[in-house]
Amino acid sequence: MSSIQYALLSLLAREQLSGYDMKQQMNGRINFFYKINNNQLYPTLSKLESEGYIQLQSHERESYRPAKKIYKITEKGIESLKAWVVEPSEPGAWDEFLLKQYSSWLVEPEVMLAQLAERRKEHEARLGQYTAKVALLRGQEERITADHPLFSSIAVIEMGILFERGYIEWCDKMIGWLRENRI
Amino acid sequence: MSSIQYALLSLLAREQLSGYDMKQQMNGRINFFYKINNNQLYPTLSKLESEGYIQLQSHERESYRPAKKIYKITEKGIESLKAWVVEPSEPGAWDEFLLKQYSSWLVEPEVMLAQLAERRKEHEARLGQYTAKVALLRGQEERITADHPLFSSIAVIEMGILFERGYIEWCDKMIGWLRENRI
DNA sequence: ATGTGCATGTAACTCGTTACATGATTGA
DNA sequence: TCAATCATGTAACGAGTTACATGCACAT
Repeated sequence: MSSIQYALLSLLAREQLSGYDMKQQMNGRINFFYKINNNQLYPTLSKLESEGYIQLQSHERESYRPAKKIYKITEKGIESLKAWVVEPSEPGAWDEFLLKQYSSWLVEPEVMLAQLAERRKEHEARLGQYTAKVALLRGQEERITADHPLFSSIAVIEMGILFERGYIEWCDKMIGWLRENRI
Repeated sequence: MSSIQYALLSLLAREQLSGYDMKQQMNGRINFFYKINNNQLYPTLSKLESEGYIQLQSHERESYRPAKKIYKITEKGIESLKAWVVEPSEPGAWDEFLLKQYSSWLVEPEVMLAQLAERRKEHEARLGQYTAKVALLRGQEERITADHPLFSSIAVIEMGILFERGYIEWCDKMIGWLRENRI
């Protein structure tokens, strides 16, 4: 199963929406980070409905337009979303991780805390690897100018380092918020 | 054109390699961040060769194994890589951006500096939007507990904020390195 | 007249993934 | 003996993108 279905469920877990509404929310940045197109959207909605994860709530026909089909998440839908949120996504699957966080309010805080601790450890490890790698590369030449391949190699890893630091910082913040039960 | 071809060119711009070597470098994390599989690799190499971006350097047959085909980048290949590096990638195309940075050593520092200044501005703007969005969401409820959808909405955007800050910090570092012509 | 928004959906395509195939060598 | 490594490559599938189709309302 790909993430798109869960992206849709994560929206419906918050409010009832039509396919069109979901697309608006997703493609209008800031609100959401996952993009979707019609060809994934409508077949996926049909599939989710036929499998009982969502159900048609109303069918508002406004004279001229195609009837607006408002969907609602089912109990089964919520359960499958919760199960997906807690199963670990593999390293590098950034979008998927964010998407899971977006539905983390459905999951018990203790479970999320355990997850976060593990994630934090992983990223701490990666940070260590990157730092070591940079040290290694820097040691190869005494002066590395901008036209040298090593310049770019190091620059890219330095980005990775900043990225990992941000990730770890976020884990710490999140752990604090969960402990205090407020954000 | 997809990024894979450029990923291969970016490796060959540094050293001569066989398809197998490229795959090793790419899939062995830390060294590289882009993954590739055989079905993309070998046809892409053939295509790059037939179009004159790379050329076969040697064909070492080690008795029993299939002959190891070592490729070399051509002048045309380097030129197309350089052109690709300086054309702006769209926001959110994170992998592509990193990949371009990986070949930035081929490009004149002044051009890179101009690029970086623009990128920095974009991310500064995004940071502002996220900050505003968080303030807006926080204002909606006086106390937001961990089981409330807003908890997750805010947490996700807070991640975006840390991410953008990291990006801006990296731009500043990079600008400094380019100005001093050393890293 | 022309374009944009609402609201559904389909067709055709490209991109990427998983799995398979060959075949000798080396290490457990 | 069984799996892993080296080194090339293909087949079949699934995911994702771009473009199209309908059709009325409303603003420029």
